[in-house]
Parts: sequence; C-alpha cells; structure tokens
Amino acid sequence: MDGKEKMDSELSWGFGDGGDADNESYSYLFGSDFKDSSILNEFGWNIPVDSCGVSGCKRGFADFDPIDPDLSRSGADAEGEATVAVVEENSTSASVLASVSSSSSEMSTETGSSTAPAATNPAPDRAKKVGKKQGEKRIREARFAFVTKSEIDHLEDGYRWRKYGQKAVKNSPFPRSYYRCTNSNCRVKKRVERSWEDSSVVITTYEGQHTHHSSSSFGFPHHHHHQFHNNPMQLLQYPPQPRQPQGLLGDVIAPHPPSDMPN
DNA sequence: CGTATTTGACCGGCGC
DNA sequence: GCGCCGGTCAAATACG
Repeated sequence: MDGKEKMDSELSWGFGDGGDADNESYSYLFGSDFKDSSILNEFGWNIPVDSCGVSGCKRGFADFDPIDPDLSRSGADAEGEATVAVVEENSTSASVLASVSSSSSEMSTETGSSTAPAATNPAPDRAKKVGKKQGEKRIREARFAFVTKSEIDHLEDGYRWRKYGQKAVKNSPFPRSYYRCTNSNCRVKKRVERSWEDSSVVITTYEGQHTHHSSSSFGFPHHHHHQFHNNPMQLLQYPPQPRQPQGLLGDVIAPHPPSDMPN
C-alpha cells in the first residue's frame, strides 16, 4: 500500500485563493473576437503559469471545433458552432458559468433526490484506503474553461482521455464528467458538463498542460471546419456581464510553443 | 484479452 | 463533530 505511487494532487478544480474556497466565480469572455489572436490557435492553449505564479492568474484558450459532422446533427443541425468563453479563475465577480455550487434559490429541482444515487449497498471488500501524499502540498494547475454549443458532451480535441468519474452537479440535471489524459505522464485533466441554463451548451474545463503532442498533428480539432455560419454567439449569452478579453489574455499568454516541457 | 467506461465508495475541505 | 459537497479511486463491467 505504501508503495503506491503518488496520488498526485487531488486538489484539482477548486480554487482556494484564500477567502472563499468554494466560491467559484468566473468571468468569461466571449471569444469570437480574441479568437483571432495568434496565441490561441497556436497550440490550443499553452498557459505559461510562470507568468503569474502558480496560485495567481492564468488562463488560456482553446480554439474549438464543434466536431459534429454526423453525430450531433440529429435534430438541430443548425447548431454545432463552436464558441468560446474563457473562464478565468480568480476573477472578481460575476458568478456564472459554474456557479452551481453557490446559487440555490432559484430553480432548485432535482438536486439530491433523483440525481444522487442512493448508495445503500456498502462494499465489504473496500478496506483499502486511498493513499495520500505525505504532507505534499497540492498545487493547482492552471485551468481554463469555455463553453461550446454542441450536443456532444465530450468534444474531441485531438487528445485521448479516460473518464475517471462522473458526479451529479448541484442544481443541475446534468452530470459532470471527469477525464484524464491517457498518456503516461501527462496529468492533464478535463471536466465536462452541460450548462444547467442552456442545455445546448457544454462547459469544458481544462487543467494543466499536456506534456506531449496531441494524437493528430497538434493543436485543437480541425477535422472539418464548418465553423461559424450564423451567429453562434447568440445563444451563448447567458452571462450577466462578460468582461473584455483584451488585456487579460494577451498579457499572460506567451507566444512560445510548448517545447520547453520538462518531463 | 486489453483497454475504456461505469459506478458506488471514499476522501478532504468547509460550513454549520 | 457531523454532514454536505466536490473530486477521485478502483472494482466491476462493457466494449473492441
């Protein structure tokens, strides 16, 4: 048991910047604009964490593709446009995107009853406990999120992911899926959930940087690009007040490719 | 048979 | 201290 390897950081998504640990407030920017930025389409997203410090600020952006040539077109094929909203951690206000954990006085529906599976069947064999790192400090990797209008939950991004968990989201009828990069030493994680407000939108959150190239070429999905025909942005406006992208991204993100990866 | 997913249990933090 | 909550593990299962 003790020979078990590091359980690595379990402190993954929550951002404990000091005060409110659970206060997941995000500000996102809608990105058809900054999508133009060269920094983005470069590699999908390379976030130089060093620029801000580990516990500071960092965000990236991934240019995404709807990837729904044959799958998502069932029903409304007009959709499928990929759009983005970058989520910045450690933002000041505007609780929105993933504010599932906070709000609770609105559409409170099936939160604990129907969605939560009643685990009344204890496993007798489960005596082994998950080992933990000895006094290991958990450092949160940079993470960023964006929303995509798609009927597919898990968008293809050129990497291979292994699903390692799924949980019901509070105040949301849709579950949240946890993925991890299948590569050996790559500890990039990914969280996918559907918006509780707009079910046609999925929220994808990445954490960490890949230590390798993606399977196909690199960069993000570019299978078919039938990107924006109409106004993909229209539907993505559930945030109360989106911030301006300028300054945020350009300031932090460095234009250098991920060739300096250790490991 | 190997690999990926499913799924309940478990864990650690926080709030009460 | 207990319960909630979000996240993760791992055994079982599904899938090729």
